[in-house]
Amino acid sequence: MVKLGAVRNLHHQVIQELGRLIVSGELAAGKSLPREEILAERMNVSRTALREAMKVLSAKGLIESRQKTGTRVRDETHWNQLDADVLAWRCASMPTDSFVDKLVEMREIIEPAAAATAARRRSPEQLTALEVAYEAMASAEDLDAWTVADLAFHESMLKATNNELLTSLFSVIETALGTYFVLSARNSANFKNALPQHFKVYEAIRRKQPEVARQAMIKMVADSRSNIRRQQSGK
Amino acid sequence: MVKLGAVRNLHHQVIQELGRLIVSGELAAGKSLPREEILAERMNVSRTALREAMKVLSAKGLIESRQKTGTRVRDETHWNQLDADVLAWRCASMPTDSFVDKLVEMREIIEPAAAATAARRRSPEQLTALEVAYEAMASAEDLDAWTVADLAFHESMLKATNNELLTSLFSVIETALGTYFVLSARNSANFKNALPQHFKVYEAIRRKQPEVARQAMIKMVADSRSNIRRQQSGK
DNA sequence: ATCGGCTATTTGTATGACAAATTGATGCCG
DNA sequence: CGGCATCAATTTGTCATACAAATAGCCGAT
Repeated sequence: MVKLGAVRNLHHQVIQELGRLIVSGELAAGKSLPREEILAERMNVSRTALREAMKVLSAKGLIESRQKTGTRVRDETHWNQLDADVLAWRCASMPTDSFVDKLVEMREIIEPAAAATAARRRSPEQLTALEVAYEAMASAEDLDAWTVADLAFHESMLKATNNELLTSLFSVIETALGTYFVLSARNSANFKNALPQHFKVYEAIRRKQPEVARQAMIKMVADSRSNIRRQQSGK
Repeated sequence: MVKLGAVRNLHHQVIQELGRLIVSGELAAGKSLPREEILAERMNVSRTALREAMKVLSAKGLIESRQKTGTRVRDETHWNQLDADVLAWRCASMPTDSFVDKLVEMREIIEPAAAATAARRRSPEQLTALEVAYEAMASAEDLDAWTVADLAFHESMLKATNNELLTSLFSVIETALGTYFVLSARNSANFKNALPQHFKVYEAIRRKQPEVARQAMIKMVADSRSNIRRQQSGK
């Protein structure tokens, strides 16, 4: 089966394929994988390429290899849940409601705090980046352009905190927004509904008003949560 | 925590060695690594083992390989800053004050929210785990025992949120506490100073009082921040 | 029944060969 | 002289094979 988008190289393909299988639960936790020679043959790659992929999956906490025993799928508690790939794999199949809730919960914790911190510490350049993203949202003419600009806005905000640990959480925010774009009922008429809220956040960060920024962001996430809820119950 | 000194296997060693070199800055960003054949020889491993290690470092965002061009160290903004290994490597050399500040900032954002969420959603079993950890802290007779129990307390709290994304942030909390243990001036007389604060958090989670738990945790982290500050300025 | 060593199995490592990509040079042509 | 296509050299990507190291489980001795 050919993946969408460019196929970088073989071991990357293997990573994606095995990763998806494991995270989706098709390869249950605790279960042993076939031994490398067999698995390699079954996937039509050399043992070398397979192993390079397995080392990466191992680093993500998905599997565990030991001599003589073989390779087993590890329990979910050991997965690097914040890894961008793992998040993507969890969303590959239609994400469960409970996972969406957890993503929103992460936004509720991270983004208001990030907005406040950004308001305190943003540099002029970082403010400009935020402004550019906002303008792109304002002038977006279709849903795709909006989506790209929206992601850029939230990433710029995280970067403006000047805390790279916080910035690395963008993978979570990105995934959360991604599922939101899929789930929320939006069309050409209303996809810009959230624009005023973004302006308030931007404005508070511009004026260096941490608490205003926090409150504005709390409201933005709360609204997006209620939108999702409406969608979930209606489904 | 990874066994200190224990050599699991070759590629693991290579991962650690190269990872440390890159994160510490000894291998500057943008710089090209020697080509695989040379680098493998220089590290006394086969190209196979080296490549398995490089795939992992690549997955952590530290390096990037392309045919003909070779392998280059990526910019810090691309690193998986939340990866346990990357965090450990950043602390391997004496962590800078600014990094310690960022770690504390992460605690300030994550832990109060986690305490509140845990108070809302903890199961009886999760509460028991928290209680066990607290009792271990209370009965700790030396600094080592306290350290282990303290980590267990914070991990149990994160698990009690029933949000695995939040739980995965334990790698950050663990690193933050680790640097705190190193930095703060504690000895056999005062290492239990924080016990009452932990009790308040535990008690609030037991009674399912989210806001009380949040406030207690805010205070705990604030105190630990001021302890660190005192240490930093005195140094 | 317990202990200790043996063996079979599986991952770990090494080596050598070739494929694929792509940069930079080379040389042709306008 | 400049622009373009072509080609060669270099580096990572992939494959195949062989052997080393670890160890779970068996087997035999006590």
